[in-house]
Order: sequence, then structure tokens, then C-alpha cells
Amino acid sequence: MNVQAQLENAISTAIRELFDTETAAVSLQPTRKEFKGTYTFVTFPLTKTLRRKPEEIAQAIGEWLQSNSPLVRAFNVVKGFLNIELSNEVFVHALADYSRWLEAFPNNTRHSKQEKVVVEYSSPNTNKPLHLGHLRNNFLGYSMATILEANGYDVHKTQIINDRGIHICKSMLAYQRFGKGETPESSGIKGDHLVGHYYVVFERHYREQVKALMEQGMSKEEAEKEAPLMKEAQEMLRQWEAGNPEVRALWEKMNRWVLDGFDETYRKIGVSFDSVYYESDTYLLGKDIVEEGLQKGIFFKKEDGSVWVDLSDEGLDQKLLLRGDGTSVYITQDLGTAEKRYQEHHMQRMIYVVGNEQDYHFKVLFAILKRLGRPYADGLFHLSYGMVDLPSGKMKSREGTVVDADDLVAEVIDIARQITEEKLKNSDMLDSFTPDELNKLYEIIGLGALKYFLVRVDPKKRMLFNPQESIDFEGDAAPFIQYTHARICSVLRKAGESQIKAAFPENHALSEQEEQLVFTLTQFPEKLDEAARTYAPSVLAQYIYELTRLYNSFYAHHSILKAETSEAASFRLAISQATAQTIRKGMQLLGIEVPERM
RNA sequence: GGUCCCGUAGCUCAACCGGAUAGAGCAACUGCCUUCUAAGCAGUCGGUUGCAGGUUCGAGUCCUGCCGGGAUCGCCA
Repeated sequence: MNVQAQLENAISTAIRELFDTETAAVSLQPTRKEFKGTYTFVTFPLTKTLRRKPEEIAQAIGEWLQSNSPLVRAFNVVKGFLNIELSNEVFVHALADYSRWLEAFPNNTRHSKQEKVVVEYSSPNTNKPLHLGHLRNNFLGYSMATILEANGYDVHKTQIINDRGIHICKSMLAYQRFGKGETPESSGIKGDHLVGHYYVVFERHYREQVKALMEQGMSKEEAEKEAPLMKEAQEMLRQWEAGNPEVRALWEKMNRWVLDGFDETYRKIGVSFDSVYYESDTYLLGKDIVEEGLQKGIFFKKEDGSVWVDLSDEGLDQKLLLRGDGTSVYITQDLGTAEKRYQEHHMQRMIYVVGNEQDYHFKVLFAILKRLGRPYADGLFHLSYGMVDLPSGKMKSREGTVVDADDLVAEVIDIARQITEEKLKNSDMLDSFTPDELNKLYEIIGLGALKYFLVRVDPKKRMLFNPQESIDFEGDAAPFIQYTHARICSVLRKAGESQIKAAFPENHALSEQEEQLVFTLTQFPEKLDEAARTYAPSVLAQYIYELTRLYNSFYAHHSILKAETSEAASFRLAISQATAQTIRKGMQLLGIEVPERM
């Protein structure tokens, strides 16, 4: 049992013995740092039942604890707040226990829950390359999956690739028309960018046609519908559905280019998937479910043959599930995909990492699956995250304000290169790295900075990305954390040279900072649990930052290897080791690497 | 218009289930490298938590109204 739970029990006992009353579960909070103590018990809620002043209650419980609990060294009362100071051995033992646990983590938590979770993220369209929004999605999804795994779930990472539809036909048509047979190889352009280029070409010519038609007196809506290019794209989609070999061949070729491009990006940014679903494989599957819903009377058919569900009693609308001509819409495909995944994985939970612009869509999807009585319906969760805005507002592909993922990644690595080279030169370390090591280091630092920036913010909130200044290398940023890790590693190396070993001597009297550090370290499992429970990797990011800050302050105010006593030296070394490991394993859960030297 | 989300320091973000004097970073300004890596440490400056009520021992947090911003309400995905 951990210290906090033991204390809470002790307080319950104290209340029973002192006031002859049973209380609801007591809960402690960390003491604010301007007061002495580690845990604080708030007595205000007890004043009514006990009919005493909060100070009196706090004082009485404090005295009881001090004489009855070996955990408690001292206490102080401020208004109704009882601040509890723990005895030395508590910290020493806590660090020893934590270090042992940490050594084995995350192997010691793996598969402890017997529950399978499917996490879907990324899920791009195949008509253009990944952008900044996808990066937030990918880092969030990958990190969430890793965090769930470390919490004991059996995690399966997947995505649904939207590889069919009018969007890809637009790129195909433009390529057919203007491409002159160029390929990623012949042009030297990454496949997804090449296909994206033709999507833009389509849009450009299409806009011209629309404009011309409008000048001839058509309304905008009419012109957009009547423009020859649009009609041709729609015709191409029909041919695709009909299985026209030529169209299919072009589609396969161009999709291959895009998917290869995506793979390259995924590899670069360090995310991965256990499986991939393609819309072209699943888009027809939902139809069986629609049929089933009709038979069960959950769905209904309109005169034109279209199929609908009425969710108005749940505050939602009527929603189309199948067009009058029998073709499927977006949500039809999602029904089918969910079903297929359940058949293949029998998961208890499935998490969709998708932007909050689709909040409504997922409400509807989940409501439908629930009405259909699907066993997995209650385990569905939409991890809805906010959009990434630019200083100019929302990213708009038509206005060319989209921040391309590959460009951004290359840019942050380049900035990392410049800064790191400079720093290494200043500290005479540059020559101690091989060119390969340097390139790896720049990548770790640049990517780390980018990932941390995107993952430190509460997923639910929309966030602002300023290309000029958003990626920090100082302060609340990954390089600060990475640097601290490298620094500790350096201390650990030197400790090895001078034969100093980490230990947990009970007679070492901890300084306030040491107490705080030990306390914060041992919070890691709780934070990990909270991150999983609340679907927020940001709580881990913030925790690691807080730990790093504390350590740096400790580092500046304490000698480690040249400490006053050998007990102090070995205990501080133990703190340092645990901090480095917590940073490394914690950052790993965010998908961020940390170097041993920088 | 209906529904949902958001509004905290000049900027970017925190604040556990309602707890103490609302915290960090950036920016600006001071100090600190003959001592374990200065991407660091210590400090100064910066707030009527959008506004007005309400609930209570206590409200950034819960409730109501208003103001401002965003998303969504397609036989698009």
C-alpha cells in the first residue's frame, strides 16, 4: 500500500477514535509548496458533522497522527488545513520501492488488464500529403496507444485510409490530363506530394471553369455542378465503382505513390500501426448492417429508397445511411469498419482519434451501434481533439495556408542542427560525435521539440501554431527535458568512474528539495494512470516537465558526487538515476526520444 | 436559428472530484560558468480568470443570463 493510502487510513482511524464518528473516505491533496509538508488534509467538510472549528479538528488529528503514525514526523495547521510532514525513512523507502518498480517498467505493467483496445488514428485521404493537423493527430494517437499499453491494455494500433472517392478521382483526372506520365522517380517528388500537386492542378482548372460559367450567367451552385471537370471526375468515380480496368489501374498506381509517401513520413516521425484498413475494402460492408437495421425496424426507408435512422429523441437528427441509389455514404462505411474490427479483434474498447469537427458524426455512429445492440457499442470512444490554428486563422488548403508535415519536420530538424552545433562547439563536444551520431541527435532534438509542442496541450483544446516562434528549445520544451537527461547521464557516467553507487541510506536527512523530488518521482504511476483515464498524454508531458524543473533546481543547489557525506552522495545518485529513467521512460510514452549526450 | 466547445498575465499554456495568496514558459530587465553539461539556476516585472448575478465555510472550476470566438446541423469525407 502506498504512503498516501496509509495516511488516509490513519486519518480515518484518528477521526473514529477522537470524535467517535465514521466519515466518508478521506482524501489528501499535495501540500502547496509555500507551506511545509507533503500531504494536506482539508477539515472544512467535517465541521458540520463534528460541530467543531476547523482549526481544532486539524490540530487534534495532527497530534493524534504524530503520536500514533510512524509515517508522520510533524504537522502544522493553517486555518482549516492540516499539513502533514513525513518522516525521513518514508522518503527513503518510497524512493527505493519506486526505483525497483521503475527498473522493470513497462514490462511489469504489460497485459495486466486483460482488455483489448483498438486505437485508430491518422486516417488520411489519399489525395494529398499529411499536414500539421495530421501531426497532432498522429502524435496524440501514437502516444495514447503507448500509454494505454503501459497501463496494461492489449493495444492494437490501426487506421482507416480513405483511398476512394471523388477526391482521389480529382487528382487522377488532373494527372491523366496534365501529368505527361511523370512519376515520383522521374520528377524526384515524393509520391504523396506529387498526387497532391495534381489535386491542386484540378482545383485550379476547375475554379477557372466555374468562373467562366458564372460569367455566362450561371449561379455559383449551378456552375460548380455543371463544370465539365467536375462531371468528368464524377464519371471517373462511377467507372471506378464499375471496376473499369483502366481507371482501377491508374487508381492503384497513384494510391501506391501516396501510401509509399505516407510510410516514409510515418517512419520519419516515428509512428507505426499494427494494421491498416482501406475504405475501398470496407465501404460496402456497412450495407449488410443497414439491411439488418431495416429488418429490426431501427431504420426506415423513404419513398426514394434511401435509408434513414431517426435519432431525434436523443437530441440528434435524422441521418441518412444509404442513398436512394443504394450507394453508401461516409457513415455506412464506418458501420462496416467497426463491425469488421470487432470480428477480427473482439476488442472491449475502440478509440477513434479524430478532430472535433466530427463530434456530431461520432455521436450518431455510436448511437446507431448502440441501437443495433452491438456488444462493443459501450466501449466506443471518440478522442476528439481541437484544431491547430495558424496566426492567420484556420488552415485552408485552397488558400495555400496549410503547413505541410514533411516540410515542417525538415525545418525543425534544421533549426535543431543550427542550435545544437553552436552549443556543442561552445562546450568543446562537437568533435566527440561522429557525423552519423550528430544527424541522429539533430533529429531527436528537432522532432522532440515538435512532438512535445503538439502533445503538451490538452487534446480537447484548439491550439495555436506560430511557425516563427512556436518551437521552443528552452523552457517548457522537449530540448530542456532532453538536456536534463543528458546531464544526468553525464553524472552517472562519472559516478561509475569514481565507483560511487546509488543507495538508499535511512540515515540520510533529506533537504526540502530532495523530499519534493522523491515525492514527485513516486507520482509517476498515478500520472500514467490519469493520462490513460482522461485520454490526455498532456498530463504526462506536464508531469515530466515539472519533474525536470525540480531536478534542475536540485542539481544547481546540491553536490551529488562531491556531497558532504557518502550517504548523501549515494542517495542523490539514486535520485538522479530514478529521474533520468523516469524522464526517458516517460518521454518514450509520448513518442519522444532522449539522448545520453547533447 | 438549433446543438456543442472555448474565453485565465503582452504571447503560448497549467490549475487533481469545488480548497489556501490562480501557476509555468516565452518576451523584457538583474545577477550566477577556476566546482557533476549555462539548452541551466536565482530573481524582478506582469491578473477584476470575458461581463453580471446565484449556489456555500470556500468558485477559474457548479447553475442562470449576456458579450465575444469556433465547430456542426450536406444523398462531402
